[in-house]
Amino acid sequence: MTTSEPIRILCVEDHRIVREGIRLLLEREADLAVVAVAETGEQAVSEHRAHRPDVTLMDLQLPGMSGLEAIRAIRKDHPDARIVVLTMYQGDEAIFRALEAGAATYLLKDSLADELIDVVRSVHAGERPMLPAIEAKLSEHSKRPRLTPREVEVIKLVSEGFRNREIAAMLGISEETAQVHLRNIFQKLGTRDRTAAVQVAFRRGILHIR
Amino acid sequence: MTTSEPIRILCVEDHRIVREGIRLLLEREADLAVVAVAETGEQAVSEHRAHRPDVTLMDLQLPGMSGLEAIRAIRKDHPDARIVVLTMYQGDEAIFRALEAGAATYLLKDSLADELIDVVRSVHAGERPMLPAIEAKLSEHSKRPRLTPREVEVIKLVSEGFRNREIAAMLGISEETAQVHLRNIFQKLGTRDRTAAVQVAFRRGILHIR
DNA sequence: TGAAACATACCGGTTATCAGGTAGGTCCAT
DNA sequence: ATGGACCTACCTGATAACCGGTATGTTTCA
Repeated sequence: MTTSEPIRILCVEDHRIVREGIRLLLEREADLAVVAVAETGEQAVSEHRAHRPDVTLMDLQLPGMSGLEAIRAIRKDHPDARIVVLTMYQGDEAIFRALEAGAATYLLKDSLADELIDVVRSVHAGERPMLPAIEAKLSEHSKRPRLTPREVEVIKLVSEGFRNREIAAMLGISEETAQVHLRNIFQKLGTRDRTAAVQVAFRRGILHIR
Repeated sequence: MTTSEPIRILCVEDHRIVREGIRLLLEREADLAVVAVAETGEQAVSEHRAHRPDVTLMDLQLPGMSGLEAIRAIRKDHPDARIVVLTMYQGDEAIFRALEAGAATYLLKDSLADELIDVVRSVHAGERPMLPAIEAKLSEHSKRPRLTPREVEVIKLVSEGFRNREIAAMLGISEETAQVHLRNIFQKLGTRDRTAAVQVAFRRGILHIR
């Protein structure tokens, strides 16, 4: 490794201890430099604009604007932005959506530090390296029926404890239509009732905590 | 700080990147040394037995045996073990249970690195430092009605999508009794139905993900 | 331009859930 | 030993949820 310019990294992560730790991990490497950090989606977008990092490390679970939305916003500004998702979420839908939004690859926080470092370098080099575990979840995902946008809205409201009648009113549709959506959701998620459906939706990354 | 023996730390955290980062954070301090790590509750107990660390940093969300159970097991072996919980969970019930189980204090992962370091030092010195945010959640907790052990069992099964009849069969009680428990749960959690109750239970740390 | 996916709506029938009440037994601690 | 908590059980009635089916309009895309 010659002493050319280091890879400039933006680290987006809301938990300060974790963020500081990741920064230390990366900066042990001579060719990596964390040039900016952000702890919300909004900050991520503005820091990206301000610093134009070579690689962005992005957590998905952020207060306010989510990591997913931040990815979309950044890629809209800079379609060639190289973003690595680094998160705990292992749901197949979360992975799919992140990649669909333009992330170069997806890493779980229980990866090895060396895997993270390798991935940052190869994403910087223009590759889209995919760990086998993630690849497996993606192929799982492609075999499953996806919820439609409307169905996602419905299951979200269900997860907040609203009744069918209330959901219908909020979406401006009839109660029976809300029921139809819910029935289709059950069928797709393989559950018999709303409570189980909500749990599956969280596990698969269709819904997100908080 | 004289160059006496450093504070010996056991770091329990299942996400390897986070664990490695925390280790680097701590080891920047001359008086702190991570002498062992663990990524499951079982490992935590055996590493604690093997190394007898001065301070244990414990995540709550672990595969297999939970951090909470690990705290209990460790404190049973070594009633004077000094354990600092370091987690994302901010639910009042999670905090209460951890302290009840014998944790010296409770830290969120979005604390400052310096806060973590200070806390480790003062816990090692025998103190039980409590951050204001945690204190506040605890006083909130004391004002709320707690679920009984049986009610926790019931809401757990509800969260897994079981019907009242199934829950009753699993617990060896009548369906009507299961309904009574559920009614009391609704009342205590301030909800009208099971789906909302499950969400509140997760948010408050009465139930845990997965 | 025709199929497919999506969102909408209604119906009839069954089952589950929720609400309110009463009450007996155990165990623990004041 | 008496009150309190907890767990248990049953009853009635009202409401919400679930199941299966049919059907229409729109959009999208091959």
